[in-house]
Amino acid sequence: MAESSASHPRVRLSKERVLEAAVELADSGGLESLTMRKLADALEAGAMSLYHYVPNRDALLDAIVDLVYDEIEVPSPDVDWRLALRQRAISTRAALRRHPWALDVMESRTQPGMANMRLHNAVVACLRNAGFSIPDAVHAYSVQDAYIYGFALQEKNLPFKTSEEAAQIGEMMVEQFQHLADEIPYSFEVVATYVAKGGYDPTTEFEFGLDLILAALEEFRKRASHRESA
Amino acid sequence: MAESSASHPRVRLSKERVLEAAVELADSGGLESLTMRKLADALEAGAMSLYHYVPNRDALLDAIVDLVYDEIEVPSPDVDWRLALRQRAISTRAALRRHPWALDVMESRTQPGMANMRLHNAVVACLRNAGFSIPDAVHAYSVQDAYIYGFALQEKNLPFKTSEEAAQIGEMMVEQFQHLADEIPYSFEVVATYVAKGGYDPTTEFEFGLDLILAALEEFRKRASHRESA
DNA sequence: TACGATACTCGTACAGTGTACGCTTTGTCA
DNA sequence: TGACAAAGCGTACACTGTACGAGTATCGTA
Repeated sequence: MAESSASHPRVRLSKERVLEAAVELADSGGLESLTMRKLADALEAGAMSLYHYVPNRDALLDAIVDLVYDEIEVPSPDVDWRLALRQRAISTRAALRRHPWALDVMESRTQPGMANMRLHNAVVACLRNAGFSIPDAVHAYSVQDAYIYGFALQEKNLPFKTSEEAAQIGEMMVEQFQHLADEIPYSFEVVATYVAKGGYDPTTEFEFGLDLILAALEEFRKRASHRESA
Repeated sequence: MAESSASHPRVRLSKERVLEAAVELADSGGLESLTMRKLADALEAGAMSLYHYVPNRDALLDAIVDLVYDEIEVPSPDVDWRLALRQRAISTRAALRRHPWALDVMESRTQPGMANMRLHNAVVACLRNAGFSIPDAVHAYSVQDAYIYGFALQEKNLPFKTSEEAAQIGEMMVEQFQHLADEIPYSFEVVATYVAKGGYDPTTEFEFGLDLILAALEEFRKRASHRESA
């Protein structure tokens, strides 16, 4: 009975446990709820104990961001490059939906982690093996990443996660912004006749853009290899 | 003589002055250097005086983000939609390069400002007038914005701004990551043979992806209008 | 000119943050 | 058992946003 009280930490601390708890805390309450003291509380430890496993808060953030990168499926070199990269894009979006705070941290990161670098390497490998030249591989990589992270950024700020929720919020927005219907008629029309009717689905939206870009890159690749063989 | 001392604020405070100073502070030192006390110091005022012009720090951030939106060229309805939207994309990137902190704030914003909404409206107008249906206009809008903001996000984190700086940093990275050459050969190759040689230019990169997407959207639009007339 | 109201300015205080410093406890091996 | 390192953490400090309320300047009206 008294044994089960929290007078002493039941389990030894460890870097893994610290990072894991940090991710959980950030997942549930956002980045601003991930303070050293709250993290220590969650681990039933003193705040300063954390500094035996992590040099400072910034390094902690870098570390948990790399854990998120580690959740992303590395593209397989054995299938068509479009399929492989489509899958890693979807996997990236999924990871960022699970851990929306990760995007904020990426902006202020200092050193890329190992999982991050491994993923980057695998994507470039995929493109190079598909026949992209080095400059073209960089171009192709850049468009895709910009799109994926940009979409995640927008999605993170949406007040809804599904098309049903979107419809609900859309209806509320129509009422709230009624007085602006004349000033921003096109935006208003989109919300009133499309979003509020359940037309907006984040996943559909994401895959539309993704497939548009992948198809355009495939066209580009074909043209480039023709030029080369001429 | 004594008149010119700072014992009293020389100019009255005003919302405009507060916001302007806030933008300057964030531009020069990043978001974390934009504290209420430092902002007040810059204005030679007491910290609490600011709260007569802005309800709290969050609202201040919302307000200066809308100032950034206001710097973005609204797409002209009088030219080809691709040209108009290309220009607004370039203008958006330029604004975000001038004010890199704006991206961070957009993530935590609460209410969209007027400049933001006007821009949104103008872009949708552009697409609708070019013949995009409402769902297609939303798709087209979504891809472009995701790309633009995603690119800006990546660019903000790069430790360089031009291809010359990129080459310098690239050389340093080659040395620093020599020990990883076997583990991430493809990434390493890109840095060693491309970035370090001055091949990477952010503007070229941005416009490659932008034009790829705009061309793909134009193809999409054509196909959609064919289907419609059939 | 005088008065009352209103707008503006800000000093103080408080709760919360990251973390430097140094002490105490625990674990390990000779 | 003694010695030493690793792990844990209490206290303190500088810095944050901002609530509260007291001051001052300005202005409209009588």
